[in-house]
Amino acid sequence: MTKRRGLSPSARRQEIAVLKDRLRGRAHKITGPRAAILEILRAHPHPLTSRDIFSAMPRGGCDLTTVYRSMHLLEKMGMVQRFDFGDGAARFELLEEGDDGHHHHLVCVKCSQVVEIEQCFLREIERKIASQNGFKAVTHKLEFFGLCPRCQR
Amino acid sequence: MTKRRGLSPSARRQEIAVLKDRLRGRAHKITGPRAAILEILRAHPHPLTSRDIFSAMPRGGCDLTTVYRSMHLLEKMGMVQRFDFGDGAARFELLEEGDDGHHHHLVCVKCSQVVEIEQCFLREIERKIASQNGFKAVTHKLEFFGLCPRCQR
DNA sequence: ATCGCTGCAAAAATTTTGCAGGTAA
DNA sequence: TTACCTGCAAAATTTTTGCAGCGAT
Repeated sequence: MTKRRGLSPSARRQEIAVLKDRLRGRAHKITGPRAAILEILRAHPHPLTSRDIFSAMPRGGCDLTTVYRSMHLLEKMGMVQRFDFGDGAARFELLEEGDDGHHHHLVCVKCSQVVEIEQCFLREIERKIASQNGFKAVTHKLEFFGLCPRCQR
Repeated sequence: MTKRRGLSPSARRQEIAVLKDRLRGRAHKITGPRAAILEILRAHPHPLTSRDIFSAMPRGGCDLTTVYRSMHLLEKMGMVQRFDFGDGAARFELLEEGDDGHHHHLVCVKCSQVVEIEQCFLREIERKIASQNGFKAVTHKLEFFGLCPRCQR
């Protein structure tokens, strides 16, 4: 049950510094675009598309290509988790250190509001399915969709 | 637990006729491309992309555009179910009459072999998540991924 | 100074749309 | 006949790639 909101500006600045260290520590460089992407992900606790991030860029911004390349890098480093809501665009969330990123979402099909579902209900079932079919290293992707309270009328 | 394989040629011919009737009965026309698409879906009990279907077309074939348009139609009529494995392409399976199409898959991440998982484990959890968050009409998408027996070495 | 990183342009891949002509019922 | 369908071409989207030059350390 990790906190994802409500950090004070100073705590937030600190966390961004930690993120930058994670990058720096692996022979990668802290650049303007990457710092901006981390800030944006930090400020939005819900999954963002590359285009969302691109649009949220401060003046100056960066090329959309750079966002795509940065997301690949951050994903490979385990700093963001990729999600897929079934429309054509990948979405990303920042990962706390030590978080494996496995969680799910409840998405309003009308307004796209997203609720984070922290628990996972399928670890046991996953094991059963793996052994029943002789598969190894089984994971799953699960997302819930429905009508949020405000969109119900 | 619907059967999806092993029909005799005559039973299969019969079933295709039923499918055609379902189309005809709603002011839609049975055309060469649509008949071919139904045949192909019938012959492959696993999710196919529009391109898969296009490639499986007999000589003469049809335009890829027509496949896309046909899949939209068949989906709207409830005759196929759309699935999404998270690569960029939608996949489709033929639906038996009365089947709501809700089931899941176990996909080998290496060879893409697909095992159909007929049961759904989340009806109860779905209800709980809906009520806990004030959502209505909650559904979910779930797919499993892993290494199949043959790809494990 | 050295790699890595970025912007720009172009390409790849999937899917959608417009239009003129063809076809099932 | 008359809608409905289809092929072809073009466009829309998301994502990837090549290349030349810039930049963080």
